[in-house]
Amino acid sequence: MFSKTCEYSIRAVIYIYKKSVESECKVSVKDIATNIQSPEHFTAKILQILSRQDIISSAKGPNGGFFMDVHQGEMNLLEVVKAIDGSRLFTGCVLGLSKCDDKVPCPIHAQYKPIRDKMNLMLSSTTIESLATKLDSGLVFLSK
Amino acid sequence: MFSKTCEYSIRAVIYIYKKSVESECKVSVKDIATNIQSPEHFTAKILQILSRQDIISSAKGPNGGFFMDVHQGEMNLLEVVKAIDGSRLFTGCVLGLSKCDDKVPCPIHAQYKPIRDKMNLMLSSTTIESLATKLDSGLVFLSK
DNA sequence: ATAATAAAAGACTATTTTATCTTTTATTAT
DNA sequence: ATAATAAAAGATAAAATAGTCTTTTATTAT
Repeated sequence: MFSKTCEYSIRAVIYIYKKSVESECKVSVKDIATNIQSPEHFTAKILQILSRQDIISSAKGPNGGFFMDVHQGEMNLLEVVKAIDGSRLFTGCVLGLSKCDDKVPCPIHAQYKPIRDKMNLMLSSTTIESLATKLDSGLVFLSK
Repeated sequence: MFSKTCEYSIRAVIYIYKKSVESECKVSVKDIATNIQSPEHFTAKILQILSRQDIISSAKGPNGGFFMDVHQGEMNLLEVVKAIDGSRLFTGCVLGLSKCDDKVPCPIHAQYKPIRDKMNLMLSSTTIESLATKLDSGLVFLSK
């Protein structure tokens, strides 16, 4: 479904936002990697990409690290997914055909489209903030 | 979503079944690759896997090639997907967590599960035969 | 000013997936 | 029997993805 990079991205963003609201201090790569259970150096690379795209913010030096503001928390999951994996999942053909739409559909286009639309709707209506809140409540988890 | 191998597999199976019912003769790798627009040699490898798993049948020698019987046509898409990509898509966590279920869910488990279930239902209720019939009707396509 | 800190950037390695090419085996028509 | 045919099998190669390690740059507290 999503690439590993995208999976780590979503987990990281949720974690960073949760930490950003519950404490003033920023989070280091090490802290993030430990808590979302991802390879540290690879995570560092991913955080750079997210930072460049303003999905998260970063600060160098002592007391530096990654953080997010309220506006960034209002972002939805679709934006994160598109920033990392692109929109192929939502626009491309499930069977990989170069041409496939309502006019010239692949054999499973009709059945697949409503599912793809539901996925799109789910991702676009789910904010990072809402997920971080659920994480805070202790009803959902990012590791184990 | 699906691997390239899986995309080619589904396209191939639909094409082979369509040809198997509309003519008595078997289909060669070349014929298949041309018509589903896939790399010929790679397709040959995939057909071997499908054949070993009895998703399709094959015969060597002159007049040989690939074919499917009615029983194989009654197979659903989920079986093909699972044979090639495994069931990770339907059992694993969207965020890649090693542990994620109703009891200990990841932050988007609740939202994702119904979509995954719909996907599962769609694939398991769609037979190769039904897709080949649609293809025959000229309302859906495997190339272009 | 300087040392310490932490991300950014760059180079590199490993693994998996996708794809190609060659040889072997089985089958069939002549 | 033999030649032709077509899949099976095996060996490589290329590309994409995932992951690691080292050096540089920016920042801040001392």
